[in-house]
Amino acid sequence: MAKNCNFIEKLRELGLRPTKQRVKMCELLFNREKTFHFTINDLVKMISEEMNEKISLATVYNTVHAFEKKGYLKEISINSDKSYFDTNTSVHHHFYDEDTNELIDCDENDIDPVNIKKNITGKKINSVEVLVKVASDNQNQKKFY
Amino acid sequence: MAKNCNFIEKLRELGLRPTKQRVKMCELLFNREKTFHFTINDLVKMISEEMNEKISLATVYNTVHAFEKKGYLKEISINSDKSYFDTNTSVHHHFYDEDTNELIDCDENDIDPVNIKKNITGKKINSVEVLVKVASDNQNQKKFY
DNA sequence: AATCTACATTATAATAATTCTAAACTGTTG
DNA sequence: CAACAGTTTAGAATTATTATAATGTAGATT
Repeated sequence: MAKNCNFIEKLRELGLRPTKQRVKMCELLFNREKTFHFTINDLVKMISEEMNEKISLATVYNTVHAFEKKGYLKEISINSDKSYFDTNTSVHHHFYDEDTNELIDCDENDIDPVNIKKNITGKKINSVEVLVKVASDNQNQKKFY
Repeated sequence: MAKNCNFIEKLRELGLRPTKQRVKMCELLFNREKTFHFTINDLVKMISEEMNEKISLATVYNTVHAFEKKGYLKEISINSDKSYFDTNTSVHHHFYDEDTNELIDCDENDIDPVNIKKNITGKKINSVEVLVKVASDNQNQKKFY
């Protein structure tokens, strides 16, 4: 596992000053084997409960967005009431359990590559995300007319 | 095109009282050939500008959610700052232009069917959505470690 | 047609997520 | 260590959405 000084170096490389708060957040976010999904709220809670630290909400937002902008976090669109972030920035897809609000990573074997046959002139594809929503029961969809 | 009385009948069938507001909103939403993407804000603006009507914001929310619950509107998750709705409730995917915030429908020919090979025990798949984000320039994604 | 009642609408307040602000603080450079 | 630019911070502001409680109305009952 990476040590703090590695995070300090890494942050410098990115042009981000290695402040106490940023290093702490790196430890929390990037010192793990497995991918990690979280909301800002989750993160604030973890910082205070698991790390016994107090980082201002604004700083948590700033830092998460800084990491996102640098490409080390990815925002996942699930529903509109919260932002989920993911430490796994590689192309991969998700299951979302609508009963429990749990987000589950798909690995390569779960979903075949998505084949996009349309081209939009002057535009590059930035991301392709598949979101599979699952739940215990489902409702069917109808057309109004 | 459907006439008002058809909407009145339709609403009754659904167990929704055909109030002035609901009929107006049906006209706006379902009296069209092509699929229609909107936010609540768009809708409120259209109601006041195009229809010269004033419907309370709360009613617009209530009605949109009522139509969604009945399966005649579909919510699309793009980013977390707004909810987009779609009059096309069939299974289809979207391009999202990050420069203009425009949402573009994919038709069947644009994206091959997504093949999901994973099964979550006790859960049914409610929806499979592909969102292709496009923009003029893109940033590449890297792993922190 | 007048009345009743449950459902709808409305303005407004409340809540929740996020962003802004301006003052205090802190890495970094010289 | 002095100075400056970038950061953090608490709290205010903003935005999207939901709740509330009073008023209005569609549709059934008289």
